[in-house]
Amino acid sequence: MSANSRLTIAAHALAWIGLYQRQGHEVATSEQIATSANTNPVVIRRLLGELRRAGLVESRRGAGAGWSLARELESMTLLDVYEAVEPGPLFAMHRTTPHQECVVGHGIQPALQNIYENIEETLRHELARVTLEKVLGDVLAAPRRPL
Amino acid sequence: MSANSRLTIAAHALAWIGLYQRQGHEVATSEQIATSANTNPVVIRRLLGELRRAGLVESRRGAGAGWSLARELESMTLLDVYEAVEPGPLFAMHRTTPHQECVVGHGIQPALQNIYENIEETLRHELARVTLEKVLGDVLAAPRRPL
DNA sequence: ACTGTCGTAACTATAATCGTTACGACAGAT
DNA sequence: ATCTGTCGTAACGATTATAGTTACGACAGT
Repeated sequence: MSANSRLTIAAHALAWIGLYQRQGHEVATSEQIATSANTNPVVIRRLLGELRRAGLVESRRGAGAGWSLARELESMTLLDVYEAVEPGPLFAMHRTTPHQECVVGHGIQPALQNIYENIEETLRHELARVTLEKVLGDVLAAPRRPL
Repeated sequence: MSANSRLTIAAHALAWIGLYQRQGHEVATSEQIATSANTNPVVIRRLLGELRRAGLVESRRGAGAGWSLARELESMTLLDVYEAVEPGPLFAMHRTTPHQECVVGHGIQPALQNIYENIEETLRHELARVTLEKVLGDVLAAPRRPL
């Protein structure tokens, strides 16, 4: 699949900010998060920008600038993140219009559209069941390497 | 999303072959299917090749060559097709390993892996509920254009 | 004014998918 | 035995999405 890691990186960033704030800090910088995720700060800023538009995080500019959560991790789900960072539908239709004079070419798109919508709805439901609070909890529950 | 249309085209091809066989024909050619799907015959042959490896269709070579169903449409589900034509996981991990000295960087992958597996399992379950027989039925049920 | 960070544009790199051309392999028909 | 139509598959280019990188102005607190 066109496996993209946008959801993964976005969840990583949110968990990082959440934990950092619990440790008493006000804001997290894109550079700190990028170091943890092993990527470029601009990639983080771009993704967090989309999360900001969705109302999940806030940003502060100027000196002492950075990112903070706009809501509790409890109230955020993977569905919120998914909708914020994944634009298109899960499955695409034909890139070109099928042959409308053919019975199958004519009926295939409405048929699949309907089926795909139901499947996506189930996917959304599953994503909505996972809060970012749970993600952070699972992260912290991961076994630590032995010394 | 990296919306790809492989599942759509594969379902289109199977529905087309199924209907064609019900009309009394032995085999369907990649060119006929490509005309209906408005794409290139090689694209169809490539996809059907993957469906053949999955045991969903058979191909005949030589004169009078073409494709036929290996099983009834009743016994095929979108999950069979999905597994045949979609290689990777639904959501990808980081492209580079996150910073293991960071608590979040260390725990994020096992946490998400587990969560993603559950979600994919639900998706598979939904895909398995839709037979290709139902797809063809929905296709034929699509409203015809008025004359 | 100085500083650190955001916000964003611009460009390149990488990869997946798709479209296209080409050609050998195959098997039935003549 | 040759002819014919189609598969099987390699090779290449086009398109698109994502990611990485550089650069620089905007901003706000010190």
